[in-house]
Amino acid sequence: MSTAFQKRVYSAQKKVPRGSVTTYGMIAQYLNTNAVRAVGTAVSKNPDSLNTPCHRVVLSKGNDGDYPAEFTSHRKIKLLQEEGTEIDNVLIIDLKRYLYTFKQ
DNA sequence: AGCGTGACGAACT
DNA sequence: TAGTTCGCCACGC
Repeated sequence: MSTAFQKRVYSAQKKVPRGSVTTYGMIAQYLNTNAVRAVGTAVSKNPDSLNTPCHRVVLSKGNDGDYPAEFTSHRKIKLLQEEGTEIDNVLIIDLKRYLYTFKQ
């Protein structure tokens, strides 16, 4: 089982609607913390890849981040494209256009 | 209990 | 413009 912090991160991810993406920074902001690293750590340890749409979490620059090659990073990109997110190979065309901001 | 690591981010050189 | 450094916090050893 995961820790309370992890659950918060997963909860944030689940709020991201299909066709939109969020960044580690946004999640950190939602959790009211400056530790985006802790968020990244939490996401990386997600127990449910299906329940936690980690493919909708990208870097602040809009690229896919250090997604393990085992999962074939381009697959993540393709998945996002199917959800309606316009991506240029590894770069999101207009991050602001698809970025989801959490309600505070 | 303390130290190092990490799917990041922003600032600096 | 690109590469490097520091800071942030949670987690494993």
